Amino acid sequence: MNYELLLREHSLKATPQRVGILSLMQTSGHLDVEELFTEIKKQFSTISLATLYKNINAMMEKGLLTEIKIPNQKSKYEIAKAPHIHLLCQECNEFIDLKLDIGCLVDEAAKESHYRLKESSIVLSGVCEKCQAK
Amino acid sequence: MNYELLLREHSLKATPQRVGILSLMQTSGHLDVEELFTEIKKQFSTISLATLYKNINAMMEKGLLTEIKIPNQKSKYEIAKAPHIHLLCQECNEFIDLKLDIGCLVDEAAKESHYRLKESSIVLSGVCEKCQAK
DNA sequence: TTACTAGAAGATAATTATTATCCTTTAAAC
DNA sequence: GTTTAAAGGATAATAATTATCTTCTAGTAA
Repeated sequence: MNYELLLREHSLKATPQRVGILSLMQTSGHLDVEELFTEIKKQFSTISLATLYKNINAMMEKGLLTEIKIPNQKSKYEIAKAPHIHLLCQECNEFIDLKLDIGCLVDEAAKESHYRLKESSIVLSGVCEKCQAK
Repeated sequence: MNYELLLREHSLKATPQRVGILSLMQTSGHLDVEELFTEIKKQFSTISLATLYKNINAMMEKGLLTEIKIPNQKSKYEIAKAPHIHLLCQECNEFIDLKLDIGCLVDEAAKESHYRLKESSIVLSGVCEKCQAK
């Protein structure tokens, strides 16, 4: 993935810090601010927390990153992608994406409410397979 | 609704402040901390913000209140009730409950992931009927 | 390539949100 | 009524986020 290009396409300067943040998000999937700061400091030891916040916000405004708000957890961030849902294991805190067609749910909700629906934020919580085995 | 009884049943002392918070939540539906503080001060002019926070947390621990985390908004609270989904109008900020059977979504997710699912947090955002008409 | 400029980085202060502490008061049980 | 654990209120402390300001650099165009 060419993050320099991606950033420029979204009218953001392609700084090394931003590229680092994006590639971290790509490999790690879901990180909160603190985790992201810990990781990014390994590449840019002098990076400021303010820079991290500013970049997260800038990239969210441009639609490159998405914030995921999770019950009883800190917000996590992910690279924006096609709509999907999230699963959280309440025991080991595993947090995964699940591609699932939510069209029927959204249609039903739109029909009942007469809302024109555009975005969805779905987090289901429970116990993952491994933790069930314990 | 007898909030004194409800509180005692959940091993919480039935203080006037708590009863006030619950009845406010009942009438208003969804409030954030700031809104709740503004409202509750009309009944208890000297109530401390710390008291409000402590009570919200105590009532959440006992399962009387639920926190709803919403993209791009402050968390709101509601009286705990049967699972349902939330709709947010991105224009007028209307925020409503919708009773909708999500069993099939949850079943599907459980089947795909092998999670044993227990909780759901679903917020759909878009434009309400009134704002569409504008 | 060099020079220019808007925007970004980094350091830090300021603000906001939330929690902890401590002392006083009160709900609930006897 | 008395007793006591728990709650209220005031405030301090902490955590999370944003604002400010100066220096630096990516991107642009001569």
